[in-house]
Amino acid sequence: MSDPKPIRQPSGKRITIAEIARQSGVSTATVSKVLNGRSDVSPATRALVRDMIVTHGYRKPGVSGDGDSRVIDVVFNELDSPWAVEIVRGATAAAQASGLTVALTALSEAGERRVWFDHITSRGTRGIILLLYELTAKQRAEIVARHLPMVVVDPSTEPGPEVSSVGATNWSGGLAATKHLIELGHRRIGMITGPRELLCSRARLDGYRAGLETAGLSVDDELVRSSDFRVHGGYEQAKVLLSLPDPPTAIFAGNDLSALGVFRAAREVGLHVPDDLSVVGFHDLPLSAWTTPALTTVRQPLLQMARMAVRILLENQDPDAFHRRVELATELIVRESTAIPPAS
Amino acid sequence: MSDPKPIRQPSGKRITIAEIARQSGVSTATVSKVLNGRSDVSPATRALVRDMIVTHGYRKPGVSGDGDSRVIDVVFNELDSPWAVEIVRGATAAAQASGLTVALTALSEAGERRVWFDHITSRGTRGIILLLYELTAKQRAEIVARHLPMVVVDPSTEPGPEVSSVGATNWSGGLAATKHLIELGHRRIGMITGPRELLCSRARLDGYRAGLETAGLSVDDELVRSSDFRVHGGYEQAKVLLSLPDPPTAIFAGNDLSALGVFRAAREVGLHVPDDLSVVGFHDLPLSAWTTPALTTVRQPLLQMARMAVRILLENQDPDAFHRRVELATELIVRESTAIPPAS
DNA sequence: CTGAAAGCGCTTACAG
DNA sequence: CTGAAAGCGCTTACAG
Repeated sequence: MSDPKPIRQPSGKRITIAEIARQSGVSTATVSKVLNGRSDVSPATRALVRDMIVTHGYRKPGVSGDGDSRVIDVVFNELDSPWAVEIVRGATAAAQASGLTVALTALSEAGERRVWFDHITSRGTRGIILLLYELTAKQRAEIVARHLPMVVVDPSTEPGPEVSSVGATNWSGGLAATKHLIELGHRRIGMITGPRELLCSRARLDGYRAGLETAGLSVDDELVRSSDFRVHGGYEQAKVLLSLPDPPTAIFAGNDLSALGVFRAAREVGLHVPDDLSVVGFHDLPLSAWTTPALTTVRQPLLQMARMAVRILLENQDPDAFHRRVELATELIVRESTAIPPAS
Repeated sequence: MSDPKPIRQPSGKRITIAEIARQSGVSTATVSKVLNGRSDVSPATRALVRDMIVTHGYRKPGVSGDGDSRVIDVVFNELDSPWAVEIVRGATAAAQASGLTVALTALSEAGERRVWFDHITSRGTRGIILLLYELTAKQRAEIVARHLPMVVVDPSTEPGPEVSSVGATNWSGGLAATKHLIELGHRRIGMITGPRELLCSRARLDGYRAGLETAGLSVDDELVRSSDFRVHGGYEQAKVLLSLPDPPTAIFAGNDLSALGVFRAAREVGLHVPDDLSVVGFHDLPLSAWTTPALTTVRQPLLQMARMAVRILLENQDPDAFHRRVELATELIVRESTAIPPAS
């Protein structure tokens, strides 16, 4: 067993099983068995060898590495939100423009993550675009070891310096939405946030708070409800807000989907949007221009975010590339769901 | 030089360069040179050997062929319709359950088709799921030559016997929607179809006609408008229908998206849905339960259709497998957008 | 469970 | 331009 070699083979020569064997202190036969998943290897030896293989990024000859893969992996939690769909659309278009294909993986459970990891190990990938998703420290390490470029879109937590990311100016968006409502004359403005642990939820909420405070209005915690970015969640929380003794005259929904839920809640309570209740969303999904009434919302440039993510990915192919943090601008789109508050 | 071997190696053993060399009457060294594009081979020899290589489908060891590819190709026109999104969702889930990844390709132009074809040739694919899409005869032939399993979802034209397909009972769905409206008391029922050239559009239209005729109502061509399955198209055609001297009291929209357009048109004309105008859609997209009012629609089991497509694909791996045609049942979902016609 | 040794498929430096 | 021969990287049947 000698010193571990640097991870990248300096000469560009591929590492061989002979070299792996030498460094692991076993025979080439044993390494070969581990590689082919034979059962006649002791767990300890297997673990040791597998570790060496991963560390060195060993690949069988002929198996093309990540560098010449024509596939970009887009990984998300669930494709059930139009938000994810927009990112996938944008990534597909951008990838195709560069002669690449997007491979889709939905990772709702931890078990699926392992499978996916084995997967990209066996078929190779040019890089990974992660939507919101969190990886374990170990998986992160494995990605770094493999020199896989990775970009996180709308990171759910503050990403480490080793990760590139693309987001949107959520705070400014929240501020703009709130300012708009205040300028219309609203004083009691409710907010339905997304999951509290998500960075974008908190940024939008803080933008909302900043908007109120700038206008000299106090933040009433009773008016801030936390939800899950889904229609039904928005509906439920809106019901709570609207049944308050002193209900809000406007609701800023954390995303367009929850805004739809607010519409429904308003309808059930007999309130008319926007005459009795103003509603602002966040995202500007394709459908939001077509709701009844058309939704006033903060546009998040999802397609451009996806395009940017692909671009950063392809520019980060060099393992020594510096990583990048980008936030694209949001923009308030005023449509029909906001108006001056009802004369009380 | 002996008889050419069958294209598929009968024993499952891969063909070696030694075998290619034997059949070409050259040495293995020469075959290797051809494979690696070395220049020191005479053009005649090169042509002969290359021919042999192609005929036998030779691949270097380690390079995985289509058969062991872990990727399923899903090909569509544009991912801009929620319909396509649902199919992609379903296919992704089903593929993952079988340890496969879905690769996405949007093919709006003929040029992109060529690129995609080169693509799947170089990286291999387990099979192709085509949404609506038409291929040229040449591309079809290439797919057959490569023994690539292919399934068409919602075929746009009557597919040939060599193609497997998954659809839905569009005709029955159209009939059910129309019957529902007639039973509510409607007599003037408009229809906004999708593109006329699409099989599913025509089937839904014919179901509508059958519904009217069964009830002893005549089909008024003035009430049938053709559109593009998009919100804006539905909006435009609804405007036309509603400004007729004798406007319909109900509109059957060819899909949920156009139904949304009808909602908007109704609102602009000052009609209330469902009191003044009943609206039925087709698809039952996730959002359709959340429109205001909630949409009465014909559910097309998109997720199941996708799952079925993946299943057929994997079962058709054997090139001699018989091809399958499946139509899954549709179901009328009554919600809030339909009611008895207004008392004229 | 391990590895020495035989062997397989491919590549390449070199002689002709 | 061709191929015999050496050699490389990997796998596997088998002895221990």
